[in-house]
Amino acid sequence: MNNTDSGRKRILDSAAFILRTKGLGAARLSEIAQGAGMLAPSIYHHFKSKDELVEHVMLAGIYNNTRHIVAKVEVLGPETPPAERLRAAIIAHVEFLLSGDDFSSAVARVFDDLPGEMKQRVLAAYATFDNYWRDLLVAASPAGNDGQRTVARKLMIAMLDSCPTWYRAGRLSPTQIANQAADLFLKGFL
Amino acid sequence: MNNTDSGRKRILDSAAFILRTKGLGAARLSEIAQGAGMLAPSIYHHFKSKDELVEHVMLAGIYNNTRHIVAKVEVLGPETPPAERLRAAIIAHVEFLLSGDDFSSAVARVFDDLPGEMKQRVLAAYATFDNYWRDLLVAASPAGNDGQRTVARKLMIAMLDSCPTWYRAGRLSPTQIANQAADLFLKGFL
DNA sequence: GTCTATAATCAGATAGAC
DNA sequence: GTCTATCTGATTATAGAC
Repeated sequence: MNNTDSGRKRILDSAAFILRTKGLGAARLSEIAQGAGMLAPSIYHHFKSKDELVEHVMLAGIYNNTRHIVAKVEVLGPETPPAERLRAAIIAHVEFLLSGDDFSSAVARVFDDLPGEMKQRVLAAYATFDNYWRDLLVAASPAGNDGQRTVARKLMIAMLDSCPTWYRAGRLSPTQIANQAADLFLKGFL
Repeated sequence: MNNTDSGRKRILDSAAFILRTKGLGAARLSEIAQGAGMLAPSIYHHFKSKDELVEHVMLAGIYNNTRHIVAKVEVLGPETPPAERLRAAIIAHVEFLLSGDDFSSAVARVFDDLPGEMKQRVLAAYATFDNYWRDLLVAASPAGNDGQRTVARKLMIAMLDSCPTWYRAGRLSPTQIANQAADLFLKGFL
C-alpha cells in the first residue's frame, strides 16, 4: 500500500489490515480511513456501507488465497503423489498467511463473526476453497470415510488459520512453521 | 440453567451461551438479559459493567476447563506413560467443549477479541491452562526443542478449540471426534 | 474524490420507583 | 432484585461545499 494507489485500493488494504489485527467487532471506519490517508466519510464514495467493504475484503482474501494454493499445487508434475500435493497446499497456505497478506489473514480471523446474510454469500465463495481441500484429502487418503475426512479437514484448516494470531517474526521463519504444520498433519492423517 | 438459579448465575450462563454463539462483537446485554429472564438494566445489580461480566465468564471458563482436564489426567496411575496422559488431556478438552459447556466454548470463541487490558488479566489465568499443556508436551517428547513444542502446542490448541464452531450433533459423537483429534495430533507430534 | 458538519441509530450505563 | 425512563457516548451514514 502506497500513496500512488487508488483510493479504493488503499481503503481495501487498510480494512484488511485492521480486520486482521483487531477483528470485526473492533474495526472502526475512522481507523480504516486513517490507514488509507483520508477521513471516514470519504469511504462512502467508494463503498456503499461498512458491510459492503468488509465483504469485498473477505471475497478478495478467499479468492487470492485459493488461487495461490492452487497455483503452488498445480505446478507440480502429474506424477506427483497426492500426499505431496497436499503437503504443497498446506505449506502454500501457511506461507501465504504468514507472508503478511492481510486479506487472507483477515478471512481467517473474522469469518466466523460475519453477520448472517453476508456469511451466506461469503460462504458460497469459500466453498471453492473448502472443496479444493476436500479433494486433496480424498486423493491422499482414498481408503478413509467421508465423516473422518471432514473432521480432519476442519481440524486442519483451524490449525493452519490460527498461525497469524500467534506468529511473531523472529526465531522461526514462516517456512519452518509451514513445514512443521505439514509434517504434523500429514503424519497424523495418513 | 433453570428458574431457581440465582439471578447472577442465570446472567453468567446466558452470557456464556451468547458469547459462545454470537461472539463478543455481536453480544448484546439486552439479549443476555433476555436469556436470563430479565431486562438489561437488571444486570447492573450483579455486575458493574459488560466488560466485568465478560471477564467473569472468561475466568470461569478457563478455570473449569483446566480443572476438568487436570482431573482426567491426574486420575491416571503414576505409571501411565506421558503420551497417554497427553491423550487423556486432549480427549478431556474436546469432550468438555462438545459436552455443551458454554463457558469453555465462549473462551475458545472470544478470547482473541477481548479488549487490551482485560486480555492481559485473562491471560494471567490462561497461563495455568497453557503451562499445563506445555508440561504435558515436554514430558511426552523430551527430545524435542522448545520452539517446535511451542508451535505444536499453538497448533494443537487452535485445532481443538475450533471444534465447537463446526461440530453439529448427529453422525459423529463428541467422543469419536475427541479420539480422532487425539490420534491425529499424537501420531503427528510423536 | 475528499472534506466539514450533522443526522440517525444504537448500545451501554445510570436514576429512582416499586 | 427488577422494573421504567432516561442519559451519554460512540459510530455508521448522509448532505452538501469545495
